[in-house]
Amino acid sequence: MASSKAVQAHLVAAFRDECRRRGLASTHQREVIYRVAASRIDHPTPEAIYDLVKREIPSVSLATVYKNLNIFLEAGLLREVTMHHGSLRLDPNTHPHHHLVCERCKSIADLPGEGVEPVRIRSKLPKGFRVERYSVEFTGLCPKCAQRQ
Amino acid sequence: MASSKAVQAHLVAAFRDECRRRGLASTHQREVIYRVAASRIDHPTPEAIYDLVKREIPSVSLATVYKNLNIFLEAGLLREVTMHHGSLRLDPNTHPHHHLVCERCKSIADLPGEGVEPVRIRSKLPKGFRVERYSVEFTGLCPKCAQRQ
DNA sequence: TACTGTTTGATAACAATTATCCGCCAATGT
DNA sequence: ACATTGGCGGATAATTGTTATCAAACAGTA
Repeated sequence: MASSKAVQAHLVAAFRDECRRRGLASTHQREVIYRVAASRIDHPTPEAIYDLVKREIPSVSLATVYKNLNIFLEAGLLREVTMHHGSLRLDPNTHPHHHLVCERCKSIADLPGEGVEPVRIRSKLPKGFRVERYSVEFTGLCPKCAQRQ
Repeated sequence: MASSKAVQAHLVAAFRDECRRRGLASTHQREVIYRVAASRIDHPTPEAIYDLVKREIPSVSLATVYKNLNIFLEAGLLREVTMHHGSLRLDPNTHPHHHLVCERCKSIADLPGEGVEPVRIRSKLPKGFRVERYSVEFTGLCPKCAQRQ
């Protein structure tokens, strides 16, 4: 198993390449923000990343963190856990079902629970996690957006 | 197939019962907000619901819509599409994988892509939807929160 | 009908995110 | 190495989504 440092070194190298490829300046702030975000497995918020980056660069601005995180998202170096963090989205269907999410227009369509064969878990879950329900999120392009592509 | 009106009538009746059961006053605003939210399959935002309710009750306040939607969420009459709508959550893992989400503390843990057998779709997808990837979201209680229960 | 605890509507407050603007720095060419 | 320049960072205002506050109006009950 690769050590955490080796993994980070690899990631940072890949990051530098990606910057060059995209014509992005590789600044100290940008590198630290990326390294911090990429090394976290707890799906941090921008604020959390800001706090961590501040330990290395006390003068860093929250706006810089946001700007760079958005750049990384566009570049595909990071993903957002959900495309719907901007605003509450309501679902009147309280029965098990799944979602088709358009990554362009953010629309959400339903797939009934029976539309997907029961999901089977192979590996062990983290010790002690109690699953109450699950749903599959299919991400892609809705008919309208796929057509306009 | 039941007509939309019949479905709505049924939902509204169930809604009245639920209000009585919970000691909630059944006001006109509350009923309309519920009916509008429950009849939508497009997973609307509070703003969208507000706009729709205003057609029936022009004097309705946005705050009233929010307050009632939160009441409905607590009562389990509606669900939120994602538990992470408050703030952006970043994911450095750009490979296929799944999430274990704690509904109490909102923490997110990963399950590697191989941890789940490939998901099989039974029914037809909406004509023209182009799936690019999928991930399973397991919702429940993380070890810490399960213990504290 | 009168009473009491909710609910509503208007709006202030708050939180998350984005825009603006200016001084500065990284990348490129010389 | 040096100068040039377009992008970048920092401070902060503005915007957006949501919640808190509070007086007036209303629903549920006697």
